[in-house]
Amino acid sequence: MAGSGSNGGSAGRPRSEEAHQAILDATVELLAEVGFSALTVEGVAQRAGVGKATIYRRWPSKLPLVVEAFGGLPRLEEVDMGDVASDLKAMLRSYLQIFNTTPLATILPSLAGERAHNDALSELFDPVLKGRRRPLTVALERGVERGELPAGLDLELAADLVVGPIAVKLFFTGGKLSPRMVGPMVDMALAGLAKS
Amino acid sequence: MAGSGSNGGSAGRPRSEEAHQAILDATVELLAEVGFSALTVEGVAQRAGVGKATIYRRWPSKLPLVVEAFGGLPRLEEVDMGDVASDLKAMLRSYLQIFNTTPLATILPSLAGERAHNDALSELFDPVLKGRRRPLTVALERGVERGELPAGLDLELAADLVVGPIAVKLFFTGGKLSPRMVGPMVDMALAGLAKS
DNA sequence: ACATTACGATACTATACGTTCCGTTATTGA
DNA sequence: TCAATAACGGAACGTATAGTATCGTAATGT
Repeated sequence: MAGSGSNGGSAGRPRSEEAHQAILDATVELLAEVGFSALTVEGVAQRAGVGKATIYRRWPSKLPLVVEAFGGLPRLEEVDMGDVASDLKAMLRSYLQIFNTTPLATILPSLAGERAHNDALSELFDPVLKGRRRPLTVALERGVERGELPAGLDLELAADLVVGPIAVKLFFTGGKLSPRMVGPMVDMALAGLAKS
Repeated sequence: MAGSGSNGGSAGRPRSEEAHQAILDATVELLAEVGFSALTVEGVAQRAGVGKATIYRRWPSKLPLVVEAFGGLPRLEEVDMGDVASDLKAMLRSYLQIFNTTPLATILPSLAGERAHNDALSELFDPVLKGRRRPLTVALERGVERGELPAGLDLELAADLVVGPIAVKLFFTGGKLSPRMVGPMVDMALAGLAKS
């Protein structure tokens, strides 16, 4: 039932890797249930079946704890199938799959909402969020290289346009994020609304 | 220094309309500064220069107070200039203007983030948020009638696509929401990313 | 004038946070 | 095998702040 990490040679009971993971799992669960600001170390300890001291021994406060817990959630995976439309669809489809099988769909709005008025969180998360967008702009850039997309394309704006509908549904209409919506979504972003 | 409302004929000191507005203003300010969950009635009372009892006399809890305060913020205004592109651009430009001159840009993410794990708030706000989208779908529908947009267009998805980039910037990249970005944004949504 | 109601301020009570301490347990090294 | 060491879960501590109740004062209508 105990941990198995090597203490680097020093004596004493080693830190339990089980407890570590249980704490991170409990943090993710509670983030989804009550959100960032209502999350307390005491609640995490109870959920994880762990003493509060065990948490404070590893993280000085809830902010870095939340950051590490969030970092354990899955992210967008790069795909290269030969054309932009297929790449974007495949990437977003598997991403929406993640939304339906992990608490990410609840945690993301909570942290994004907190970011707006919590500078410390903002500074920690902005780079993380920026990194999570990368696979998207990479796919678009590849589309430009292939000649599928125009040369002068604003990649940032294009990325925002592609995932925009997901963000709107996620934050506002709060509706079902089915992978089936990806097809029409990407097609519309690529072709535009206007009559051709 | 006193209020001026008519008490409906009943005797006694009338409720101060000044205090009422000061409370709503303070609520908006604090929503922007600390967010929904960290907002306290005590904090609102202090900011408004008002006793706590004065607040509890009017609102049973902070939720309806927040709802009413949010309801006082400006919304999207309908515009009809003759073509979809102009309508959308004018509407979104003035909306972004609002984002830069009111705390809306901070409050919206905070409430949207809370909505994800606060069912009571969700039930109250989902209709409000849906109503705020209306002018957008109306403008798009008019575009279909005019023949500028295809007949079978999915209006909801189209609306999500148009405002998507704003939502993404608002929640994630948190960057400058200049009215100047509206032109390229709407053009890209209408024409699509792909080479024509 | 007098009754009535709202006002700002403050005292009160209960809850719940973060922190620290404690006896126990697991591991290392002699 | 047995001390030394460090992490463990649980519990106790002090503090802060929520919401409520109460106070004397101010502003109305009769």
